[in-house]
Amino acid sequence: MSKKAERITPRSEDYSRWYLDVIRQGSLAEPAEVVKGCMVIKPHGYAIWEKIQRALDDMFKATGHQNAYFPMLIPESFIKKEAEHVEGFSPELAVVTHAGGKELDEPYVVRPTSETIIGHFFSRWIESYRDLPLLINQWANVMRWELRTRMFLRTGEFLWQEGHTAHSNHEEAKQEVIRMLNIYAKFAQEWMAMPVIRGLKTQSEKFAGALESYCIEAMMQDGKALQAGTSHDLGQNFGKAFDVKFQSKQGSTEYVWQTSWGVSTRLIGGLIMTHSDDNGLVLPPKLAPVQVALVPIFGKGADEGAVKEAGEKVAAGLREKGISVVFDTREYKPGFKYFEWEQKGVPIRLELGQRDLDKNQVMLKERIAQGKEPATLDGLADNILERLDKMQTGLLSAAQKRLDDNTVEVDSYDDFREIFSGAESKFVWAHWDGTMETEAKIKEETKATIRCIPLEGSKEAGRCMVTGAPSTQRVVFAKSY
RNA sequence: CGGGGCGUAGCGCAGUCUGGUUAGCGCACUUGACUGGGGGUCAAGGGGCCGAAGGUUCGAAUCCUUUCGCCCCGACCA
Repeated sequence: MSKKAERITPRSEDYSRWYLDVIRQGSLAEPAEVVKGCMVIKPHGYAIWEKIQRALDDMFKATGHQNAYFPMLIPESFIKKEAEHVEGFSPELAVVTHAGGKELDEPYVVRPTSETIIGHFFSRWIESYRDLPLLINQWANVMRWELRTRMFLRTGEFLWQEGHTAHSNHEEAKQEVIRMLNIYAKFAQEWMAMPVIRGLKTQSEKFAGALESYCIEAMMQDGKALQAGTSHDLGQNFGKAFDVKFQSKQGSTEYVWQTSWGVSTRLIGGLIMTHSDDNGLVLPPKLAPVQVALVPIFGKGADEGAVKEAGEKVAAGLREKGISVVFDTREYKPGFKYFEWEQKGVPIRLELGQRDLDKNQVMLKERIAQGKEPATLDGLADNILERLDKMQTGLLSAAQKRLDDNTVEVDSYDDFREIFSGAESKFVWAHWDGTMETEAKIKEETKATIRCIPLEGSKEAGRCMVTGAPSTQRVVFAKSY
């Protein structure tokens, strides 16, 4: 029995345990313990977040958004200004009541999201239609005192990006909502290799204070859904609550139309649960902080200096082509390093020893391939770039296949209940009558929720599987995280 | 808040039921030698307020009371 078998729990037995093991062994994060419900993101985990940040930030900038920063503490009265918002967030607020050695006149809440304080400043920044649209993004931490937390998926404090925009008319705001939703979907597919369903949240699942919330939903390896990103049409709700007005071309005074949209460190959880296997983390090359781990082999008959020198040269050659390489010269045995890099999800491992030097080659092992093979040093970088590219698309198609294989259309509620009777989950496309009562009944009886009213797929009409009332299109049900 | 686990070395745990040498094991760590192509071997070391506070006792990791915290499963949510 190998050590790895002792350490990693097969996902079939206990998915949750497997997930935590991958995080721990991949050295991504650990529970903060001393801070309830929070986690410490370790360097390797944070490096993945930085890759995500950079990619998204480029996309935001390319669509005309600017980064800004707003305070972490929000006057309690701000939160109370929008009725639905306060109702939705009150239960999970952390509140600062004392500072400077005395009780504060008005408590501050630690931001759970920044619509309110940004609304306050928008009202000062916006005066004319010429100031619109105002397209702002903030990279920040937020805090929500959740009842139950899970590493990366739901932590007391988490890192995210929240976009906040103001527009002169509803139509333009709606376009922004969909534009950003599409950017999220594109990022999920092209960078994370994680296919998603875009859709509209039901009224009971929407953001507190929004008119409508859109989302991208991804399927994890156990068939459960993960809400991976959201984009909200806030209408004039916050505009009215914070008096964000502008003078139109015609001279009238109007409230702005706002949007907000965000993705969080939850994406890392999604990444883990989408691709990883029983050997640990698997990262899509585009988001892997280390794309190539080069392991030198020093042994009997090896000229250590020559191997080191050759290794440096190989690493430099790859870096020149934009490949991120770690030349791992630490004083550990090669086998130890192999396992470590594998658990950290490094896409490609190279081994370089005297034998290889003699043959002008390295040994190459892909993270998800079986064996290893020799690769000549001539044109190595191009070889690797091609492989990384292939791995990226390979991961996406594997995830897409899993999504397709676990997606079904269902017309009878009996069949529906059967699917969700055990611990398993699938994406079930079924007709629903559009009422909150039916939605609640289904959730109560099966634990499955409406993930979204999908934008994709056919829009054929039908009859609700529960009540038989008419339905204009199928909606997506699943158990979720 | 309900249900279930658990706090003993950096990590993972045994010991607790049935109190009794100097509190133990694996991994990790340090030093040295041999090693080195899939988690090395041998030898020698370092590291503990047994979660906290009270109590019972000649004697407490162990029994009693109180308390703090963590993890997992539900209800709430990105």
